Amino acid sequence: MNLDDIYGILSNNGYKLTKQRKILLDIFIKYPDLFLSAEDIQKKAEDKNIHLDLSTIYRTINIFDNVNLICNTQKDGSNLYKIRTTEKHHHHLICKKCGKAVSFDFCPSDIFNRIAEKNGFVLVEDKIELYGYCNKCSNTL
Amino acid sequence: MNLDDIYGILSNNGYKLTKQRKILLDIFIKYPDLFLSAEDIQKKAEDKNIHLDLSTIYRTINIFDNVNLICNTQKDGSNLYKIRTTEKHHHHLICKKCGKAVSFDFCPSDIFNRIAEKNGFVLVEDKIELYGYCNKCSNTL
DNA sequence: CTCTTATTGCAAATGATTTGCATTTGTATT
DNA sequence: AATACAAATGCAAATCATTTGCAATAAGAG
Repeated sequence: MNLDDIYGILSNNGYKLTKQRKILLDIFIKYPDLFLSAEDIQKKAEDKNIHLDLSTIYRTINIFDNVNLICNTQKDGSNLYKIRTTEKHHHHLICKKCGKAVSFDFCPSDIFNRIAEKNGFVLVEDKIELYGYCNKCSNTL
Repeated sequence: MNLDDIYGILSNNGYKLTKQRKILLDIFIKYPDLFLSAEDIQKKAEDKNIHLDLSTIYRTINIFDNVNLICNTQKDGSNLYKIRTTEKHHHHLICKKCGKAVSFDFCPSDIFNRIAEKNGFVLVEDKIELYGYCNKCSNTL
């Protein structure tokens, strides 16, 4: 999936292709395996000498989320986002230091369903998150 | 593990047994399978005609967490807590509506370790969260 | 029972995120 | 290419969860 495909998705969903949305997309695409906060994104835009208001960033993230373009996680009570690099159901292994994320598709759904069923639950969503230190960060601790 | 055991743990760690800490404990123990927010706890205290300041609640939760008495999860950007009912490594199945939690000890740690290793990560923590609707809530949707 | 120190409540601060509104900008349509 | 209109932006202010400073209070050691 490339930039034009994504532009198409946004257009088809009635969202305008504004300068700021394109910048956010560029940043997300440039760091496909890094979870970024709204502020991280703002800083990366500043690096290109472009100022984006945080409210714009949050609104844009919201839209990207609506069309299922991004994944998110939380860290210390704030949200982090990355572009979704696969359509498939997957989970993440995340570096506690730098935010580097690796997607993996292992998911024992059948077991999860059995656990839910056994307890009278209707299962709606499953989340696996593995945290640790990536190669680079475990050498720099 | 009963109330006196817990009092012992707190004392042994140098924490005083204050009225407010006892109340929080009572509430946590009364709802061992419900994830509660700070405000939920405050309301449950009000129900007993006891006013607890939110700052006290957060500070107390923090202490309980220090001595590993509670589990937590997040919902809509706020934290929820419940008393830890087992010493063993475990995960939760959580009702999206009422917050009811069921603990389960299934955890494919060996597979998680293999995934981490394969990607050059040192694994530090694993989290599985299953979300759905409990018996009661799926009938009341 | 007294003393010391930890703990509390209150008010104010903080940090992340959201919202209202006037202005600007995409884009569909002349 | 010009116009028109709704959608999107930036800014400031609001909101929500949580934290902090501080003076008053209470736990518990001696």
